[in-house]
Amino acid sequence: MLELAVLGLLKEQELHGYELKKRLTEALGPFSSVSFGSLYPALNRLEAAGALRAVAVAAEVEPPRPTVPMTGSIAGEAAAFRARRAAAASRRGEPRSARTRKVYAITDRGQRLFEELLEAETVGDDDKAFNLKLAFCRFLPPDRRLRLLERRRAQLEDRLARTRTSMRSRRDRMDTYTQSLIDHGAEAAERDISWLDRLIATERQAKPDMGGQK
Amino acid sequence: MLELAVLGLLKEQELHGYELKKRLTEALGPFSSVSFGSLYPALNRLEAAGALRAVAVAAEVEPPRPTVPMTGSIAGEAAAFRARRAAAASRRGEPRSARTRKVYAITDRGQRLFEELLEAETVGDDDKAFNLKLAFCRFLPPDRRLRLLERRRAQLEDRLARTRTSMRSRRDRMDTYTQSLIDHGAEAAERDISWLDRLIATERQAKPDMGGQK
DNA sequence: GGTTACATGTAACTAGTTACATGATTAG
DNA sequence: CTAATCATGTAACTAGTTACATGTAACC
Repeated sequence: MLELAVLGLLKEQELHGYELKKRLTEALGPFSSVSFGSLYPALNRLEAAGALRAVAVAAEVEPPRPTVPMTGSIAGEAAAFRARRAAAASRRGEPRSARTRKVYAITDRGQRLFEELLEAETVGDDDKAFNLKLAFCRFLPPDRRLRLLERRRAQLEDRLARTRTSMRSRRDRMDTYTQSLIDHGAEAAERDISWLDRLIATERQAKPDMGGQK
Repeated sequence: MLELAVLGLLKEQELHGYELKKRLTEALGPFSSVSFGSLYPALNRLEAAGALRAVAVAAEVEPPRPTVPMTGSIAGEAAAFRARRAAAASRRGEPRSARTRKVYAITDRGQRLFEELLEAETVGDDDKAFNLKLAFCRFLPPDRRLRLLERRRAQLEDRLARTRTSMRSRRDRMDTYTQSLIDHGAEAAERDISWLDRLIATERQAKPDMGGQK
């Protein structure tokens, strides 16, 4: 799941590990933050698998003006950094200082892996996994996005059905706390489902060519 | 977390591993079921730690107590013996039922461990952990149970506050899917909190001696 | 006599965690 | 000069998973 998040963030912008961690922490909430101990190995794995490439290891120390002057929509952060460093260096009259940071970019292979991961069956926690997928589903073509939503809906529906079944046969054997827990869980699942229904409806409306026949 | 669930179930009844797995699966829902591959090692760990003891290894057939009670602490030899005996009995068409199963009971040490685990800071997934704790909180004295509920409430409140803060500063930079996800998550958290408030109120009402003064 | 359910376990893997080690850069 | 922050990484651990290995008992 971490790899999906990394690829998703790098789709929008080249970043180095430390920065990536900050983004992940703010994106996934301060809860469930990733640690460096898992992030760096993940980056190395992805690089080894050809999904990422290290686009620069140290800052490219100034002067050889790039022929293409990065008017870019990307590069904001990198540019800011370079500017800051340049300013500082210039203040001190220093020549430079090669930083030890490794900026990663996603490759074509990484793009494919990203889509695979978005549509892959979940290994661990389904709920967390779905949230993460939804946060990046804007990169998916509309029909696949719809499939993602519908698969999640079916999953919740299934869970709810099982819960209700086991409730019928065992309600009396449960203590009040467990009963309340399960009731509350069922309610939450119902709300999740109708939330998904709204998302699905919006999706179909935005792309109505898909619906209709057969 | 698995250990908490095992101890909780064994508080009510002595059980062997296979049965324990069935109970766990039905208790925690068919979702998030445990596998034998984690259950048996967990039982062995708990036994080694003195939290459980194997109360019987085969069904209590066999009245003729062996005068020499198999010197061995080595269970392997005993098991082999039992297996041989069972095989022989089965061959003779005896009414047997000498199974090779290991029935566990919780010890005093296990009781203490159980309470510790119920009140311990969570390591992994907070939400799942709380659900599990709530399912067993009937074994806790009222004041500690109340503390469990209030700690959870504070946690959710904190999460909600952070979410709102980051929403204010970044809402515009999020795509619609992420916005919807976060809004929905915040709503769910609010509902969780008011559900907890109801539980807390019930708790105080049932035991009002605690409330009131200092 | 063969399939299914009961029963216990091990090995290799997964996907993370915390704690540690190391060093460069920035700010007071 | 020193502390904080930036930056990358490794080692050992956690808490599970799947797949495999092994064997018994029940049923038809």
